[in-house]
Amino acid sequence: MSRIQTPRPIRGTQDMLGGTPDNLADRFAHVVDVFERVRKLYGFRRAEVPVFEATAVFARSLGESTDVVSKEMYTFEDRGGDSVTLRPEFTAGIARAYITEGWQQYAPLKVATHGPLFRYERPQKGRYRQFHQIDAEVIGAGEPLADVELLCFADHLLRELGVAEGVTLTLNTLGDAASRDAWRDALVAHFEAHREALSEDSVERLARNPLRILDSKDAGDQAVVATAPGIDDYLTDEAADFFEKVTDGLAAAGVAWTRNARLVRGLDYYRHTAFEFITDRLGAQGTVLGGGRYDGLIENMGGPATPAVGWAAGIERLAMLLDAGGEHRIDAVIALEDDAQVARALASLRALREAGLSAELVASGSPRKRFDKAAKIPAHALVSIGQRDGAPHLNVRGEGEIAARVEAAVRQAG
RNA sequence: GCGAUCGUAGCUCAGUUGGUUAGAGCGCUGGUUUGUGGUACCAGAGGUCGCGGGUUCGGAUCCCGUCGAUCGCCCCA
Repeated sequence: MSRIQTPRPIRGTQDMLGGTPDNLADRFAHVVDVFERVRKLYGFRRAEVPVFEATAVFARSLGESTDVVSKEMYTFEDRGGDSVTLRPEFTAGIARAYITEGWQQYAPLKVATHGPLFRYERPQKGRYRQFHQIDAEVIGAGEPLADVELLCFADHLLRELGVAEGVTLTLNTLGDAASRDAWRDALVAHFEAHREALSEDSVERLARNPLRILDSKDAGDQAVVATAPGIDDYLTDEAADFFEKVTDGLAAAGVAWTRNARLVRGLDYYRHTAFEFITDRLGAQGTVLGGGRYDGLIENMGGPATPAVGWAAGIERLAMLLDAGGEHRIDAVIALEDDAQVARALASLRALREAGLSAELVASGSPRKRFDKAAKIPAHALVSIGQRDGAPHLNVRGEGEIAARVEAAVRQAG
């Protein structure tokens, strides 16, 4: 006899259940609830975009980063032979919709969304193959005040979630195209000069993606990075002015930040502001929320030159920073101690729920044990419904206003 | 793709230098109290010790392989 093999869950996916000790499903939902509430305070519209797109949507947006495109995306061929990809990020899809759905008429457009994303990576703490993000973008606004607005939103959200303690906003500017190119050239020259001091990985990075050397974890690399030129010396007057307006705006809005002059973005369409809210509470995954200005992206995708800035945050990572929270008490639990009274129990349940009181029924297993079983369910009131000498017998235990309401509803139901 | 650690009941874990029918707590099912009662007592169900091979008289325990999980490296849109 062959055993039926239960299919295993796909690597890097997770199942979450509410009401468990870790309470992850409830924490996850809480993050989304708070995000939805705060997003409305800032006037961001809700957007929905597809979970999968033509592969070109993401390939275009990630163009220079060939490794990511070829190895890190979930790409399939559909029955028509078209290449489709499960979205690895929100921005590309939103940018595509901005171009193809006529959203340009709403510019400057503030949009927010959330949902699942997919990246083919090796899972570790805070990294999954199916993960979830909340996301906010301002499209068609080139002024620094848009960056400030977006950062205020992010800061406000983290405070509302209660995770702002131990999370710091790190901020940098990549300047405009001229600044960025000049800085990059200077960095490459610096690293070339210290090539022999770099790790093997970083020598590789030097050829492929030199900016990434800046956040190498290798101790030897960090020594070289410490003496590397900073962006500030290469900023054009315009770029410096833009950054100053952002930082002034944050100061005026009361948002705290620290400068990280080595914070970079790999892709060339990123300009000016780059930021990450980081923590040391998530192991190797320090970034809780990250984003920046991507003035070049929409043009890259065949649209009109359109400035834009946005951020995204991992829902799982935020949920992990939340306390598990206390146990959730329902209002009433009913122990049906004699099946002859099942009708009365059902009527009581209905009456409770109609009155807006949460209620559960324990009516299975040995009748003698139902009271004990019901008593283990956290509730404000414990109702027992039984039978004595052929007559229904009712008892309500519990204290406080809710218990009184429960008792009234249950007695009225009988 | 690479590395480290770990896989024993539904869950959390014991299982001593290899030695009879593999254990506990919680959870689950049933029973005991003829009781207005939550924490008691008794019993039961539930295990291919991740999987495959090897060494041995004998493997949950030692060796090899494999799969899976966790954490880290790489990557990070």
